[in-house]
Amino acid sequence: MVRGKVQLKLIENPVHRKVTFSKRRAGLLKKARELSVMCDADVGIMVFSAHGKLYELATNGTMEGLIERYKMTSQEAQNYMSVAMDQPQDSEREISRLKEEINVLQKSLRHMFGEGSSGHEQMSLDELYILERHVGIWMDHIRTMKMQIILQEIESLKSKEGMLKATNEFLQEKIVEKQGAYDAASVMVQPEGHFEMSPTAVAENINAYPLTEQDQLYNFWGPETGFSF
Amino acid sequence: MVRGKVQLKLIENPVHRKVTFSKRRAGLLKKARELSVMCDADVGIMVFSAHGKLYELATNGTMEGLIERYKMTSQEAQNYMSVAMDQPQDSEREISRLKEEINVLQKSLRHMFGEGSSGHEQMSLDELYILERHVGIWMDHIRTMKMQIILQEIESLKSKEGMLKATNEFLQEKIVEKQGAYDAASVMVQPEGHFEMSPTAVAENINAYPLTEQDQLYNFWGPETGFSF
DNA sequence: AACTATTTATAAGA
DNA sequence: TTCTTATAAATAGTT
Repeated sequence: MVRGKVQLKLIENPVHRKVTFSKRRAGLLKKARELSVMCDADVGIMVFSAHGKLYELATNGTMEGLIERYKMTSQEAQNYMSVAMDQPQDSEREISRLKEEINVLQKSLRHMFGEGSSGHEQMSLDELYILERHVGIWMDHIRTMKMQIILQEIESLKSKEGMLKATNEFLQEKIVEKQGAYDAASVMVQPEGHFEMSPTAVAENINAYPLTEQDQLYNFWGPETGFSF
Repeated sequence: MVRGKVQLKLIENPVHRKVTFSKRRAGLLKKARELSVMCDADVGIMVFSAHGKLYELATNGTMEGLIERYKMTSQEAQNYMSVAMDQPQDSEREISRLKEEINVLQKSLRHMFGEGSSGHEQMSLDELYILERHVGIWMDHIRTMKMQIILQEIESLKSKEGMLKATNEFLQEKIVEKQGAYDAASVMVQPEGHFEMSPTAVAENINAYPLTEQDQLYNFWGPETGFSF
């Protein structure tokens, strides 16, 4: 039990000190988490024990992100123009900055989700239950869209493969027809104005044929009405 | 005065939130100073308010010093991890990846804020992969929030159960006192103006005591499960 | 790791 | 913001 006011000084007994360190450290981190949640703040805590062991807490995102933010903020506040920050010399730092930016974006999105159903207020359990279902549905949509894109890419590749094979046959017929008139390796046939490869080269490049983003969008949105081949 | 257990959730009233932020921030820093003095520890705290204002504490030396020490210590810890991640080539790739991720999030924000359902700019497969991961993160957030609420509900119900049991005992004592004067099953004792049931009925209805929290629990687990505490 | 007598923190009201 | 005060929360010392 507590006997009298706590003395604000080093605890002499090493055992007591160790126990108190453990308890109060836990209390400190708990308070920090509460502050973060209740007041929408971002808190970072570093605790080094007397023997150098590190205990840390970063309530939203990573400690690196908070450190970056700290440097930005304290520099703004003190109007320091340190050389280190002006040059993006350190890619690790750049990564931390970007990660922090992502955290901020995620926070925005989270707030937005909240606004969707009940203004700025904290969401109730019921609302969360509903929201979870909706987010799950959205997740399903995303996965469906992904699957559609993948399936259509496969279909597209198969169709292209078929057309390439047809072209291949056509070219080989040409070779047979004009046997002796041309050297097979130098035949230039451009069925839709796109091909400048020999049949062999075409055959070897079926799997490497590049799909442009436009192809993907078209294939996803539109019915299959043909290919710009 | 404190009127009940503190809710571990965002304080909705902006004025209350601001005041609480001020008070709890002071309390947190005080705790940190005490920990530092009593246990010979070095503590660094960064607090960013919702509006981005920085409050800091460094108990021995400067925050910069602690940050350096943090980087040393956490690097030591991470040196045992994968070496591959530290390659500068991968850093560039990591930066590109993170920038792309930011683009996706910004696109999502535009989707949800702006155009609504009419102006759909379609997302690519890569973007959908990234978005899927973020939606998963949000889902985790939602589930965490639900879990927090549920744990609170459980505590609340437990304390209410305790209260009801105490009332139950009180009622039974009354019955013993007045034995013979009344039929035990028809005794009407209202210690707090709340009860109009016989002790037996009270005992049998503890779990059916009309609590909004219980309703919420029911809603969470869903009508299909029939799960209850 | 649990328990509790106390101190300490703090929410709400003024 | 600051003070007050009822109450919750933390925790020092003990088991």
